[in-house]
Amino acid sequence: MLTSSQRQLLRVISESGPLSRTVLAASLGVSKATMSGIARDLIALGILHETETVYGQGRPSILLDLHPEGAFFVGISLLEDPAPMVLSDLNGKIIARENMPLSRDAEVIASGIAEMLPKLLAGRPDVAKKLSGLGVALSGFVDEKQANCVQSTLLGWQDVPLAKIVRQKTGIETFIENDAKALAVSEKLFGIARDVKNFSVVSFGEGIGCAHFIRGKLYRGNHGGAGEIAHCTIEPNGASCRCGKRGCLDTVASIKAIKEMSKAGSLSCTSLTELEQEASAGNVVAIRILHRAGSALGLAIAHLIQFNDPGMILITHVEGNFDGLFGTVVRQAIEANVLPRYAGQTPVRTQRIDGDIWARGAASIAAHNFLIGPNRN
Amino acid sequence: MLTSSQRQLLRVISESGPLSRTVLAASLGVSKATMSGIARDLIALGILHETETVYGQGRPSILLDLHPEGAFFVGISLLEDPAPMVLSDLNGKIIARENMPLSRDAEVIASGIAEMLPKLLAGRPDVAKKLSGLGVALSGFVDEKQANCVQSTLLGWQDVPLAKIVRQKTGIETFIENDAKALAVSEKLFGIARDVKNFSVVSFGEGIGCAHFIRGKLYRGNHGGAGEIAHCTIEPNGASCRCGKRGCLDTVASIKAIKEMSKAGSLSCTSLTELEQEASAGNVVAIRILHRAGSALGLAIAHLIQFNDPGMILITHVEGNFDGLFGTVVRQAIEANVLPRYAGQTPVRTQRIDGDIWARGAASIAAHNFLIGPNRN
DNA sequence: ATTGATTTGTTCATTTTCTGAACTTATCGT
DNA sequence: ACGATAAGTTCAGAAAATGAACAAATCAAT
Repeated sequence: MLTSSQRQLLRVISESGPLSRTVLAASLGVSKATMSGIARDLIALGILHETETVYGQGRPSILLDLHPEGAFFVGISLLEDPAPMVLSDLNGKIIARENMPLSRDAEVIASGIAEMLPKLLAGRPDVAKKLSGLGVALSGFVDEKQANCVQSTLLGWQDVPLAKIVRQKTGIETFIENDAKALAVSEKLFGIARDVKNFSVVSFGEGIGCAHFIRGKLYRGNHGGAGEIAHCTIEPNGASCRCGKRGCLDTVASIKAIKEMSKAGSLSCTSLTELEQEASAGNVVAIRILHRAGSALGLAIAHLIQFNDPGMILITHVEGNFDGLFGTVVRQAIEANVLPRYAGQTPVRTQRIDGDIWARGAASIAAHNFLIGPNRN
Repeated sequence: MLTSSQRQLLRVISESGPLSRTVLAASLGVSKATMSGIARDLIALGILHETETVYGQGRPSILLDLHPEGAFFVGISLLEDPAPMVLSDLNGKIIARENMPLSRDAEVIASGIAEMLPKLLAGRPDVAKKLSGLGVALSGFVDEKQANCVQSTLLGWQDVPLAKIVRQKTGIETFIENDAKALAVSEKLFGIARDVKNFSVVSFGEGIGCAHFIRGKLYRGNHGGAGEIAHCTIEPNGASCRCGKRGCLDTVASIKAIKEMSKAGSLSCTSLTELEQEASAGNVVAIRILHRAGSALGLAIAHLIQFNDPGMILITHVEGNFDGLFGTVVRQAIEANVLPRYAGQTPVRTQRIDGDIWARGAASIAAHNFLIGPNRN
């Protein structure tokens, strides 16, 4: 267990990259003497190490950074079958991967993970020793202790204490998290959002997910439901949604919805990329579908910006790129629906991701608990 | 200046009400010995005092609470002319009030405040000695130091360092804040939201304001614009708004908009109350206007709930009550547009407020800075 | 090359803060 | 009246942070 000043230090380095002891001391508001001690301890623990030496006037400063091999984490994504399972270092680099058959039974999943572990760690005895946590990403609601799945439609779960079950079978400290929230944490720890205090991730895929970071911390909401933009009403009196309402964003802008609309429009497209191709070839139906979906997603994101004024929006997508008609419409709809005074003030970035990224997100939940500590609301 | 443990203690008491030293020790995670010392210091400072004695098995416990007369604050609301100016104690009780003529010149405002101060404090030499801060609430954007008004349409300001100007003229530590955000802080410190960690205040009046508390702290957003729901697009391609967009919530659901719609509908109503009366008498136009406005506001609040999953929504209103057609429609629209799973899970409270409440909100900003410290993001 | 200026990082005695354990105080239940 | 129980205080000692002096490593100017 790390002390609170150690965690503070790790947090600053994780946000700002390598820093010298003197800068860190100023940044944490402690004396150089104290800083010296904290750094010594963390270096002894193998979590921190000295990297570059920076020359200037006076004695050169030695930058301290996370030691990539200071700790390792395992992450599993239960979003697809087979479930990707990765081994990640403290920099979020994936150093090994495996596939695990998915199940809807928590016990079976836990056993599967336990069986797969040796494979993942094969030939890396040093890594096994430093394995410091395991994370699981899933679609659904997770409690604030990141231990229990409160509800998951996809897995058919209700109050499943998955973390405990996995920990029993594997002996490794385990945390679970909602997929979009895990993705946000990994972008904060390892990705593009490292130095952004307030941002939201919107994951655009079969479904639409979203998660917020506020004041440098994941914000889960009062019932763990913060970020559920998929079911905000975007087309009043629109199509009915599986959630029971009508006109949810999910019924218009998810890839699932787009595919369904294509089918209903008698298009033969089976993917967004194909639909984009049809649209650029001038197919009016395809254009209309992409326009409708893009406007809806853009409007929802504009609301997000108006409501929360984040420092960045990160849109992740699984398919194609975000430069086609759909992406353009999304961007336009965002700009058109935020206060003109604010237009362009909130960077909107896009990032293509694959299945392993979800597993890395899961691993980052474990890494976060190791480095920064539990995410107390 | 208070220490961080002292502030922590004050925060807990402000959230949970009077508590015994033993409970506080557990709550702050310090030993009874440490707690004893912190309490002694704060009592000596006159900020804390012993109140009720609670009898149970063993030695009775003595509850500690904020000493109402431990510190006093002045608050001014620049939302109306004349500007209400109040003197508040540590419990948020208004113990004196005055009116001040409003101006658009910051220097004139500051001079006006300085002139009014003696009147407000007349015959209370003890209070004057314990005057610990001054707050100003205004419509517009305020920087995160709560010192400068970045922009205010109402006052015609751009980058006005109001806090500094007022401090120079009065000699009192001064903070400024956006109206809705000030209101949220006062509800957190003194009002109905004391023990709620995450909540949003929606102020329904001539305009519509909103502010979020997240993890027990005011969340200002990356540009101080968090909570700007007034300009979220609620009726795509709706009426054009003074902000430059179309169909903003402000163009449909603010009292200003409602009055304008009444006028356009040839109704003679000059207030929401009158419109409600017309509606209950069966006037179709009145009913339609209230329905449209209520649905819009309800939908926006539903979005808020979906996006941020707050523990409470507090709607404040200036006129009439919230039990008429308008309020009913708002509530229905909220319920109809949140995930059915969540419906009814987020308490929606309403509260009627008057002009002095805005001034008390302003005072609470000063109180917050005194008790809890600056609102670091 | 030498010297002085400059800045980083360490050391250590000292101060500050926090704690555990014993103790006092005040009540309840029998 | 007396033991049980729990709150709050006291105080010596532990733990954590600090200031000041110092050592180390460089640059810049001579």
